[in-house]
Amino acid sequence: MDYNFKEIEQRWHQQWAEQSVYKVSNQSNKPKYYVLDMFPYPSGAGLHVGHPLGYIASDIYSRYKRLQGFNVLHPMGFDAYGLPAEQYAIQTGQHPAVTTEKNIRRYCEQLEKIGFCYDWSREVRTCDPDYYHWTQWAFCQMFAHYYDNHSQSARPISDLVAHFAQHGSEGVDAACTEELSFTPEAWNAMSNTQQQQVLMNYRIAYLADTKVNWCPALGTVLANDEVSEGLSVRGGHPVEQRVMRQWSLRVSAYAQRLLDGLDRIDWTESLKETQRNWIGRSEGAEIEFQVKDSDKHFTIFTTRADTMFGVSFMVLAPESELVGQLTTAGQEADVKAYLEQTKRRTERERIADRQVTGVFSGSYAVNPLTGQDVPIWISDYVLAGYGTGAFMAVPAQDSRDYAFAKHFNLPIIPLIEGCDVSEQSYDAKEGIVCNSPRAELAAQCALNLNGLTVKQAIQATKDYVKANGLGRVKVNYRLRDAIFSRQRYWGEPFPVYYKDGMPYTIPTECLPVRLPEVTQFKPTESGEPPLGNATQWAWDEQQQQVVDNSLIDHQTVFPLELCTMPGFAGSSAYYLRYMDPTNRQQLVSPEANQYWQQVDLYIGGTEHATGHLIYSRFWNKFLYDLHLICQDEPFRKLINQGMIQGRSNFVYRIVGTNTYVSAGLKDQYQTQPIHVDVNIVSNDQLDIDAFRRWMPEYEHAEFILEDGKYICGWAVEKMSKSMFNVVNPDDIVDRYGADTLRLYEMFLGPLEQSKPWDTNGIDGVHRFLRRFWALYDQIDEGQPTAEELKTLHKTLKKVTYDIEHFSFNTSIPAFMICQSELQQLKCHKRAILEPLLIAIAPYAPHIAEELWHRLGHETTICDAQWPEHDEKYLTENSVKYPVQINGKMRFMLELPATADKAAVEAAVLADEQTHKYTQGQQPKKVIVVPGKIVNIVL
RNA sequence: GCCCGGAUGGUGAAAUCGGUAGACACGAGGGACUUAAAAUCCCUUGGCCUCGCAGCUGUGCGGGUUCAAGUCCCGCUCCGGGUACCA
Repeated sequence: MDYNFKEIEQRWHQQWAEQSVYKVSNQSNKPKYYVLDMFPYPSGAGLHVGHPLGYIASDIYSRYKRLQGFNVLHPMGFDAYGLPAEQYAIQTGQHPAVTTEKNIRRYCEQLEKIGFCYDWSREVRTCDPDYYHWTQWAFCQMFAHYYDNHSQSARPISDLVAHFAQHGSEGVDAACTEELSFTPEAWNAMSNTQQQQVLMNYRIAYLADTKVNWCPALGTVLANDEVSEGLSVRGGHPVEQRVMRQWSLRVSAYAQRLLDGLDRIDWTESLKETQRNWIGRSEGAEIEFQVKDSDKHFTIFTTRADTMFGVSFMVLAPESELVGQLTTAGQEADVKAYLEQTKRRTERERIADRQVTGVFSGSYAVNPLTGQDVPIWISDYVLAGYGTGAFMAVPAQDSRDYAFAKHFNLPIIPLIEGCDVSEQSYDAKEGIVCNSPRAELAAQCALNLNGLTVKQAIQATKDYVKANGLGRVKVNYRLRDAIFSRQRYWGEPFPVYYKDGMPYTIPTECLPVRLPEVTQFKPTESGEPPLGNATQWAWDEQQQQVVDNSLIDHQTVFPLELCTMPGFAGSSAYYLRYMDPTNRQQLVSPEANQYWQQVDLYIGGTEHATGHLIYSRFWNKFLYDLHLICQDEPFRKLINQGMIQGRSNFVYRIVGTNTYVSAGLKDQYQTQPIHVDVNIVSNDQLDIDAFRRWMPEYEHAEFILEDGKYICGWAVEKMSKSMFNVVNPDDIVDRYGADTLRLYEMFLGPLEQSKPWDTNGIDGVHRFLRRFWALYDQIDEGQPTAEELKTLHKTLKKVTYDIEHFSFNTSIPAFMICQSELQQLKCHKRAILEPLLIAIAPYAPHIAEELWHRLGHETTICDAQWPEHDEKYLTENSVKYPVQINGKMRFMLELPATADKAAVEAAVLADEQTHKYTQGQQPKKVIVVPGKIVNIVL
């Protein structure tokens, strides 16, 4: 019987669908398990062979868990909003919804072919109004809540309103944009609009003037994680800094909880580390500096409070409000010129050339510890957005301050015993403190740090500063609030309208606010976002519905927000929606959430480490604060699959000719490598006829062969169309079948490792499946022998271990060895082959299902029971002794575990290998460590 | 610069607790079957030396611990990823 994979796979896809084999219920007395893939953005290029890597891994795990008796939720959906569809729309006029729908259908077809066990009845799409209903709803909740630092939780903004009315700002400890101070009388005297302005300072979703990454080419703002080295991640366009009024999410309020939560989840250490760095907690002190001959003062943040005695200048960010206040008349012209100059330099230029630039403000600060004057400078190496936008510079102990001091010839005072600062600063936070204060100042300083370690000195200074009212201990985070507005069409519309210049959210019972139709997808002529082109985009407050723009009167009908939400909005809570995808009343019902709890296993790429995986955790914690969900972390365990890189092939054209020379001979000629489509190359051998047909220019190509073959060169590059190295999984499925593709992708190497796609080994995997198939040709009902049982249970043990540890790559050799051993034993026994079939089912579900039915089963193999291995077939009752002659390790000898010292010694001396090595010499001594080693001394 | 990974044959890799390194697969070479090819099956395949047996050597480099190190410790080199004027 031939292994006709095409027929088998087609038949089972159909059967599985007809019988809803993969449909999952929220009611079950089985324990639950939730396996999730990062849902894809459906791009026009379709899936390439790299996409399914993680999907196959999660599919294997899902099927395994189901066989183990779990009720497994394994859904799939689409992150359907995004830039490419919109840009395509601008170019062609094709509505992004149409393009997206088409791409999704293509993705589904491709996924279907690979045989995943997704419950498609739970599919979500972020662009579906029934889905973004809940994205908008969550936004409304964020608008209606603030973050209370004291209780470390989100609370209704109405609580804050009540507090203001009674106590003013006194006693409020809330995450905010700026610290406000007012009395209850002042609050009560404010107009509604004024009060709204105050509340905006506290809302978790808030509107504020923010310095944003503006990308002129894309016509939109981008989040920090969407920008890399001054260029947009999508498209690589330059990005500049601009101040704009934007929606933001107060992610920074959750910084500490996002950090603490990492200790309670099972993620890789490197991914947690990436998030820790991104959150960037730093403990330090805020210290007040008085401005000399003035009543002005300002605050700086430092992690090196111990270096107060080495401060030789202060630096302000050019954007700081203090610049205007502290610039003296004499320096005004210079400062103005400098500000102009820095404004012109883009972030990219600042990073690229990293020149030392700055200007003196004319003012001096007074060092609170020494009373000495310290000049105040302005420089763009200070970040306005971090700390207070001002700091004290200690050139001896900080390399950036050092470079600045050298450039402007400012004093450098070494503060660590024995450090040499003649060439460079000493940045390490270790050593014994000196010059703190210097001997000549010691009399007038109340604090003396000399002789302390850096750690002790930091603590001593903090204590002193606190006790004397000079400052406070402070923790700063690098994590910024997420900018949430995008000047795009193809995204979730905000459920927001504007009244007296202030935003109000649309009542949640009126959601979703549907994305309006527009005549064109570009920004308007006046530069408004694309939604400015919509004619039906106004809110009637009384009728509670979207109406025509012409009705806007600012009395009862108001304009709606023109921005849309960013890509991460829809992907931040999708895992919750899968639990209860058709619920129209709630994001997720408490019952469904109570049952599924959280994602048990999440598989996806590392590229989301500082984007989606931060936003999702934030979003989840917010919903948790509102008691809407029962887990405060969304993803219990996370595995990062590696990237599949392309393996490009080259032909070598002899320069100036149409002749191509095989890779082994190319050094004899002057050649030029040319990318060739990897799909016409097999095992690095070029299909010459296909090459001639590939492009007209190669029709008359000539070849210089080696051994009658044309061998191509190769290189590992990114998988992309332009390198002609994209491999489509459909082609692999057509040629070898889905089971081969699944097995081969796992066999390629460890899941978490990046590796090039290389079809060179795929035949071996396919051959294995054919031999495996042949095992089931005749079924023998006889009793298995001990040897056969050992082969089976050894394999079951290995495979179970591998799946639990996500080393799917090493399971496949285990199956291969098992198959080969059974073949040698000529074993076709049902008692062996049936459990083996269940064990391979997660990997190769089609072939397993087919053979399962041929074995006479009526129900799907998915509902079989995972065959646990039984140690009793494996127990060796023996111990392996390393045998050494004169201390040199020679061989391993297997002996009964029960053998005592004398028995071991006798057995070793009787062994023929021992004779080989001792060559008949009588041992002087035999040392036996029971259960460990044997050493024969001659 | 800082943080995190990694380095094993011609190739992808395995070695789960420190115990015969290179499982398994690809590729290569040889053979069987065949008019021939494909398919299938069998043998060889880290290096050196050797007719062979055997021996020596070998997991990026240099040291160390141990009866025993790919695995543990110290010091480097190179490669990959993340991040960066974060005070």
